[in-house]
Amino acid sequence: MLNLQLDNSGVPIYVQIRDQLLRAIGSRTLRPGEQLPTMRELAVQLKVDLNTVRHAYDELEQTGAIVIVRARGTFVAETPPPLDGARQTKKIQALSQQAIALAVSAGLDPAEVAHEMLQLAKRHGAKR
Amino acid sequence: MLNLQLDNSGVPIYVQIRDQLLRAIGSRTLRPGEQLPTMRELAVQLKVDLNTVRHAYDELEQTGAIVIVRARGTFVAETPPPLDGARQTKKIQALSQQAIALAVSAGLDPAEVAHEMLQLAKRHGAKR
DNA sequence: AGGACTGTATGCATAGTCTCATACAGGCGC
DNA sequence: GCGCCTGTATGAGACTATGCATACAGTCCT
Repeated sequence: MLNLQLDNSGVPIYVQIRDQLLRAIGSRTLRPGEQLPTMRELAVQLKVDLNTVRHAYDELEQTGAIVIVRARGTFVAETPPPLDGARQTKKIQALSQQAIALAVSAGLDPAEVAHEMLQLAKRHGAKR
Repeated sequence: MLNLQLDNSGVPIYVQIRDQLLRAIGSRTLRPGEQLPTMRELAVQLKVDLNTVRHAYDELEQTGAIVIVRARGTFVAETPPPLDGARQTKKIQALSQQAIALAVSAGLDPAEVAHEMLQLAKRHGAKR
């Protein structure tokens, strides 16, 4: 079951949903033809309004990433637009720098934070 | 001269400014004590309202990343003094979890982000 | 003192986001 | 047909983001 995460970073909810689904599709966690969660399902799961989810799905359809079929559901498009790996590494670097800035401004050693993250990440991964 | 880039991805402008500055600080493109562009400067450069830049700067100050001095300018915060043991580990854990949440919500592998952080952290140490 | 620069603060208008509530409409299986 | 699932649609209300204009206030330099 697709596990999306929302935060209150100031980024609109529908943008977070849209971008996370895009990545799930790009990384083939969601495969072409596969059915996405129902708008209502996702709305309930994320404790968010149905229209907000719809907004995200609408934009995904406009870019051709998914296909929305009335009364049947939504599905990953057969030929989804590619998401390149270069962008992925860029994101990783960007997020790392952001985390380091947070650590430094909190008076912490970034390396220690990174180590702690690795520990937590292991447990995180072990659950699957 | 700091070169920020805005897009119309749906992410609020002030969030884009805030996060890009945070990354510039994290990557030491902006160094502790260094002056940031004037709010007006940045507003003109980005063709954006003064209040929008202010919004970004305000949030950066609240998190302690920068210091705003009335009538003088804004500066990257000096690294605050490290805290004592117990409190520090707690902070580290909290920040780690936050960073992991950010990574996951960005569709990234937390372990990869942690590794990247270690690399960057090494370079930081080398500069001192 | 005066000018030029800084951040701080308003008010107004417009557009976007989000929630809540309530419906309508099409497909599928019994 | 009927019920249940799907997406589609609308309107009200609250809140936020943004731009534009205009000011105020503190600091620094000459």
